Amino acid sequence: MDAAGRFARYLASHRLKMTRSRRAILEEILSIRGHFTADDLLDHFRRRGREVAPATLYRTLARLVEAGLVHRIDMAKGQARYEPMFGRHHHDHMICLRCGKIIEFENREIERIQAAVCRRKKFRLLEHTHQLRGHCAGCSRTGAAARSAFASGGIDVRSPGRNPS
Amino acid sequence: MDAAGRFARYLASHRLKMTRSRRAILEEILSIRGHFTADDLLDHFRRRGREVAPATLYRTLARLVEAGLVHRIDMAKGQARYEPMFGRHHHDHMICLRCGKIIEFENREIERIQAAVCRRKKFRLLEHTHQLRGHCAGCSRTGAAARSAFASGGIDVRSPGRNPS
DNA sequence: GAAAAATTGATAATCATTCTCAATTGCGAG
DNA sequence: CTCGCAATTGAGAATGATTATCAATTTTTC
Repeated sequence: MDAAGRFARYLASHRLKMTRSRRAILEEILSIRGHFTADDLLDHFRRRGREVAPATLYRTLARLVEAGLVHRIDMAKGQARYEPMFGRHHHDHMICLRCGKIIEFENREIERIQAAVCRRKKFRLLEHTHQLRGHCAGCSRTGAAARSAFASGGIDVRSPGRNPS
Repeated sequence: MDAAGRFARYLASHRLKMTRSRRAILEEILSIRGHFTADDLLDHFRRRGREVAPATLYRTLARLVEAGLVHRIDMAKGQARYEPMFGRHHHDHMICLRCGKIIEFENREIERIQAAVCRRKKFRLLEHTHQLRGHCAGCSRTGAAARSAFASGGIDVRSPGRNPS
């Protein structure tokens, strides 16, 4: 069954309605190739004139996640990323701390060991996050660049020597 | 070298000073057995009369993390958790979605495969997060309890049938 | 088509964390 | 010990992504 059909089924089984906004959001996501943020979508709609209120978008994203059609990637700080999961199997992510690029990886062996660990501790696994953060091939080659889109913006920790006081 | 010594060394090498607040915070953390939040510490100090400003605590935690003496666990939502890392080796976490308990696990095999995956993609790994979320042994036994300390508090998604309109 | 139920959007609220900046403290040099 | 500069602190404001409110609107049902 296609994505729209699955969403419709999910909605019906929860006594929810297929509205214009929900349809538009799903369609927009279907047309996206990679990862996106809530803000990305908001911008898309704003530019196309067909504005969708933030509250509505967030609500719909939550339902899509619950329906298993979209996956949310919680970043350590800043906005969450989302990615369509239509007909894809589970995978985890490497995140470049310089350019923000997200690289997917999947490894059955890790998943298997992970399940075994849970069994051993009698832990009922419902979901997991496995994020590898560092520098992607391109960014570790160049010295220091492409920092703009993903500045760390840590706490007020000015390095000594350039204190303006 | 002990924790205080290591912190002193870290501070010195960064032209930072060992102040009363920093000493107090480190000591307090040393006396804690498990995981804690910034708020836990703030409360401790408030109760003991020796108040420390939130900004100062957050700044010091950041330095302790940078010094490798403390580890921060970024939760999907809500406050971050911290844990002392004095003389401990790396481990990851299972988080109970019902009672909030954090169970540690470590698995060299997973780490090894993880490193191999990075090598294959030419990704320079700097840090990682591997969180398994689900129900701990105790919570999966009982039907539904201990939900108070860790309520999910999701978005405005009222189940149909109890809409007050 | 009317009533019932769910949805939307504008707006305010959350809330952990970070920023600002003036007042204070730590510490090496003299 | 005392200066003086750089680092630190604290009070309070700011941030910013997300969530809550609630009246107005749309969908579905009868």
